[in-house]
Amino acid sequence: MLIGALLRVPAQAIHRRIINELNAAGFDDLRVPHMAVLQFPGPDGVRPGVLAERAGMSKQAMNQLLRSLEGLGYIARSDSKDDGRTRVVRFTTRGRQAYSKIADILRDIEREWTAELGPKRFAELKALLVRVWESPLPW
Amino acid sequence: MLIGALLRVPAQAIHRRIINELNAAGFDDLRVPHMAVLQFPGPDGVRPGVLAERAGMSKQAMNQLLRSLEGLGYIARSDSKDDGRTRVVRFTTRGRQAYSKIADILRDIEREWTAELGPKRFAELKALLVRVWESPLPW
DNA sequence: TGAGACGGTAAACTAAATTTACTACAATGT
DNA sequence: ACATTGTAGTAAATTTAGTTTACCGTCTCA
Repeated sequence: MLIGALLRVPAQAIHRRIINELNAAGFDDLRVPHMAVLQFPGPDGVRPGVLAERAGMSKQAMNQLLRSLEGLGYIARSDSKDDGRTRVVRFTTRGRQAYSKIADILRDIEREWTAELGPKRFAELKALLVRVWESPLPW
Repeated sequence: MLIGALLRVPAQAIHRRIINELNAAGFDDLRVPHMAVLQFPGPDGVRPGVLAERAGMSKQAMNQLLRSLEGLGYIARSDSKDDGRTRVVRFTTRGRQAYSKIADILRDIEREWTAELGPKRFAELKALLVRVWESPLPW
């Protein structure tokens, strides 16, 4: 089994579960593409262009998502003070609630994995993934 | 750092790298959506409906991808012998080459991660991910 | 042997992305 | 000071990708 599938399959499963539980928790106007915005570390205080780069999509595509999320009342785009070109994305209360719900779901998942692997092995798994994260590998 | 991002970010990076290197290696007519078909464990000998379920998409969407890949010469769809309803996807030579190239790229990535983490820790990481894979967790 | 289920396919529609093009502002250089 | 170049964001038009709806042929089993 190669590392690609080993990472992809659980990552996808987590992604779907987040969307489902978010919808079930009353945030039922959030769709799959919106997740590109809500992904860690979240859009609060960040400029649209940076969000686009993080999500690996064009600024225009990100802008459509932001407009949609703004219309749904999850975020607001405000002008920046010091630089007239830039704007900053801010969570509304509802947006913050949704983001916080995602963290809840992820903590549930972590609890389940801990129960399955045992606390020590789960900690080890996370530690290794953090090492990869912090390494200078090409990504 | 929660498990969602720790899995998602490297998985996405690997995905992009596979597409880029595949394109650079001469398979430049393969696009992002085609990857849903080429994902482990590959489509060879598998029915369209099963591939759709694996990829988490409708049978119709999968069918469009298969038609596209058939037009590009990567796969063929042949009638099944025993069941007149079913068809089976088969790699062409070119398809097998592409699939094998993906495995090459993944092995390169594994080598890099091994160099970064050390062979022991990389083996440990994979072993833990396999444990998650084989566990009865809801995914 | 006929009703219903299954597997696959296609057309039409919807959703979501990119391409192209533009505006506003900032930074730089002369 | 002002023209030039670059940056950030946005929007319209287009392309791409996916779902919904509908259908046909084949299998199963009562």
